[in-house]
Amino acid sequence: MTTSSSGRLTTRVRQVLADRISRGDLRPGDQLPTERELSGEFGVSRVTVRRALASLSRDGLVYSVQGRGTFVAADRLAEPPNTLLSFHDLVANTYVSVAAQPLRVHTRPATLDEAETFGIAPGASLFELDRLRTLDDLPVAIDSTLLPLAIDPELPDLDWSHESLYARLTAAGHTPVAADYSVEARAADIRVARLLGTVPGSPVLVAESEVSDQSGRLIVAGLITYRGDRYRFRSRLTAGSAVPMVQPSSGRAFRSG
Amino acid sequence: MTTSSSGRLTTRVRQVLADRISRGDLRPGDQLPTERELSGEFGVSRVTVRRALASLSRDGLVYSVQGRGTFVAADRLAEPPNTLLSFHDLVANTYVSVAAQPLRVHTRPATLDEAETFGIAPGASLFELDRLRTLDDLPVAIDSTLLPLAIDPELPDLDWSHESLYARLTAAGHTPVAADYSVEARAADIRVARLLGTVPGSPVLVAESEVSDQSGRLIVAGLITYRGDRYRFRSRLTAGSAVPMVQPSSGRAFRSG
DNA sequence: CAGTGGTCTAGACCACCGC
DNA sequence: CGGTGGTCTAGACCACTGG
Repeated sequence: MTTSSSGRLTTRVRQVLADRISRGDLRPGDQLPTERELSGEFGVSRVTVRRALASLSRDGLVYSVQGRGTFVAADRLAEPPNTLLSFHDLVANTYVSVAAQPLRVHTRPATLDEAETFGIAPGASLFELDRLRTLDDLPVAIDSTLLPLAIDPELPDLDWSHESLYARLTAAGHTPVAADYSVEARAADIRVARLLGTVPGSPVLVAESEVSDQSGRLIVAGLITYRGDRYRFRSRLTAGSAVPMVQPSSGRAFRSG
Repeated sequence: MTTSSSGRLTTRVRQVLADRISRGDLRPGDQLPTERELSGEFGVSRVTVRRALASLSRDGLVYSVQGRGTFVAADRLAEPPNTLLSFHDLVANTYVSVAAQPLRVHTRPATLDEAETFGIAPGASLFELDRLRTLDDLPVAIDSTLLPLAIDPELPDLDWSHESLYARLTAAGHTPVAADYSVEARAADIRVARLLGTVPGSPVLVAESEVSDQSGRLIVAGLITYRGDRYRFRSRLTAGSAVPMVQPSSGRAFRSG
């Protein structure tokens, strides 16, 4: 996996420093002890200290300047980065009631394009799931999801008003680790307007996602249509880490409806 | 030791491996040589090899499994990650003509909220820049930007039909490194519709951004209104890297118009 | 069991900063 | 100049995988 943070000593050093920052012992702009000092204080090697600092730097809590030192960043950078969350996790702590009303739950054979996209045989079974998402009983989004049935053959038999797709995927050994997301503004058509409780022509946010597991395999394609006045998409962009690879990237958009 | 001018060793190793992948010597699913083999092949320590592999892993070109080995990821994960680009850079290679028509270029004192947001004194000068963005002479977006004049006092004197704001910021020692982005769907009002050449009520994508430099200081706040049918926002989400910090994050939205 | 990646150490030299 | 972070080394042990 990535270098993120596992490993006891590095994690511990990171934790202690993060605590000092969040408790205010270290304030934005303050200089941290030098790497060699921290090395002595924690009784670990300098390499370990550097791993902890690198982790904090990636998350924007600190930044280093060669020849000067390491400093606490302004808290603006300390907000959570881009995170891939299920719809449920995204809103679970914010709203009183999160519910899903299944609109369509069925299985059908994959088209040629879909087979190529998912890396499965043409005609292999795809599971298709459409749900109406509500928060506090207000309709917020229409969630349409498509994935190979082989990933978890029991999917069609579950109660989709309560089941979490991401939890099922993880349990099946396919942990969602990355998603390519695109959003655009459209006008609601009659069906969408009726489901979302608004009028045709009103603005909706259409988000298309392609979710991959750790091996890079595409496991879920989704199309979510949000009521424009009830959802806002947030993201954190970072300056490119100088990736000198040029990739054709084979643009494919197999679900434009 | 090192043959001819050595770039960093880690970079060199990364580069060679990335080349093998992009040239097809190593294909998705293939196992890379072990870290110890690579260490010998390149004549560098295993730690250095691991840094190179970690870098490739962060960019999604490879992934490692403890006890098994390191493998080339499916190319889906090899697409460019979330990147912070100026509008100009974003589209420069795609369209024939990229142009900006200044709508408003002026300086005004900061309100109390704005002063707090930017970390400047109330009443300090803010530079405000509104531009109409066109691609191949078609209006695509209205770009409204706000930043402290102190960052570059020459800003008001420049020719904003050709000048690049990001380039100026970088030259002034404030490199944009991260941005918090939010997008939502709205209906165009009369002014927006007229500028974008559409009708009132048609869907537009409104993107709010807050850009920070390396020290975490907020340097630019932007509000871009795109024609819904001429823009799509793309992002790449990744599974949370376990950031155990909880931050109040003082939600402030000082420009909701 | 042997082989893999994951973590860690103690020490070295380099590049850069500010005095 | 002395002190900082940036890079690198050679070797060690651990945790996990697979036959």
